[in-house]
Amino acid sequence: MLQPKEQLEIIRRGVVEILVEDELLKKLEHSFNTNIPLKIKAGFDPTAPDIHLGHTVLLEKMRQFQDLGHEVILIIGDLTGMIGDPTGRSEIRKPLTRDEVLKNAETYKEQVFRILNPEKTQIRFNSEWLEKMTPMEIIRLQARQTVARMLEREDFKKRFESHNAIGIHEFIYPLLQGYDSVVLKADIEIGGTDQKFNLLMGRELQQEYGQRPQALVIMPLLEGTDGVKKMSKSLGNYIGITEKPQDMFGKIMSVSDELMLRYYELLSHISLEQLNELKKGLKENTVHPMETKKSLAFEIVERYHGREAALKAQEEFEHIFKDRGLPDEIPVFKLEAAEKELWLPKIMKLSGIVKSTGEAIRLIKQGGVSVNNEKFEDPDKNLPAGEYLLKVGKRRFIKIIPG
RNA sequence: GGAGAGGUUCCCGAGUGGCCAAAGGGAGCAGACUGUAAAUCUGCCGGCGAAGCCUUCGGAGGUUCGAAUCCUCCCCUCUCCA
Repeated sequence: MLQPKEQLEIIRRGVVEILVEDELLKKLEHSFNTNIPLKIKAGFDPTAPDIHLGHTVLLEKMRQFQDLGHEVILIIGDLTGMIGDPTGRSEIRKPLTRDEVLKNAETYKEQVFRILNPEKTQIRFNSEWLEKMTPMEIIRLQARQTVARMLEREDFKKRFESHNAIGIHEFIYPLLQGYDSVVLKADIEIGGTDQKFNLLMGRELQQEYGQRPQALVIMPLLEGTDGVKKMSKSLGNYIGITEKPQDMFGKIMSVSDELMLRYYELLSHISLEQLNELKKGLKENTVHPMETKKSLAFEIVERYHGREAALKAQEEFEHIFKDRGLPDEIPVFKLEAAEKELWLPKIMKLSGIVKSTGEAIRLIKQGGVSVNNEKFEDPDKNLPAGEYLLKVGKRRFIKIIPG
């Protein structure tokens, strides 16, 4: 086991904030002296079992803890998930069935263990203890915090001031999440900056219940592919770790140069020194941004799909964008009705490559559609029945064959 | 319980009887530019084989030749008072 101070160095990398660092060091020292691993807690929402690169920022940090000899407890917030971390939508979500929860959990495991070490990971559902709480216990828990304290939370404060609805149950969310820490006697909780309030609640509640408060390791939120908003599935700016290698590669390549550096910082395994060199090289124009981005895309695709797939993805990317070629696999659409004339917008809609004929017409008029590598510009012109290769925009391809 | 404000297209937000498929912004998509991009510029941005028709402005009815706009009831949110 590494010396506590060396451990701290590793832990510090990439974090936004550690609360409270002295306490964390003490915990590390205690663990070092007694040979008892620390319990690292992190929570995940049960409704979105598709892990994307944003989640992996946390997971990679957890992995570091595991490598340092500590133990990770992954909480699947199946009960808190019914509330939903307050973000303005104030409905109570439908409870997931037992089966759904278990199914999601399986998916989680499968994905999470691409990063975490299964032997040092516990997966727990918080319904396990939260469901057993009696009304009285819940009331007592609530009595430990005040409305004023709750309104300190950024999200609540904003909504309160701008006269938007705040459901009372939303106040319960941070309390329950904090209570998880009490039940588990967590030593450390890892979370994103958006979780700071909730994580602090865990500290406060642990103290209330006479425990040593957890230290907090707060990680930055990874920006999504748009470079502004945090990566999330609902915003559609995410890169999922189970996405096809080609898609993953393409998405990473389409990120801005600025964001690329951010991704390097938070996702790449290259050392800090290497990273600084990269930055310097980019500034002095001795390093090509596109090549740098390719390396990043390669590293990440390789991590989740292996070296071979990464090589292939890169090849295909270069082929499509540099040589303006075609991908290896083009989806095929079989036409059901064997008509003599084909109206392209209709076909495009039927094949699902666009949502409506209106959209297709628009794209054609704008010069965004090509048939057999030739620009197709008249939406009213029909094609004789036959086999065609359609290209829509830069990266959408489909092959039409008569059925 | 009382008084008032408000719910508009993916999001924010204008619109108070026809000129409204609804300003403006954002997101998105396409084109140009490039180093894959980003930024910028341009165009598009409910659906329909379409100069016409159909479905949209919290919900249900009604007034009117005509309703996002007026009336009635209902649902939801916010503010103040109790």
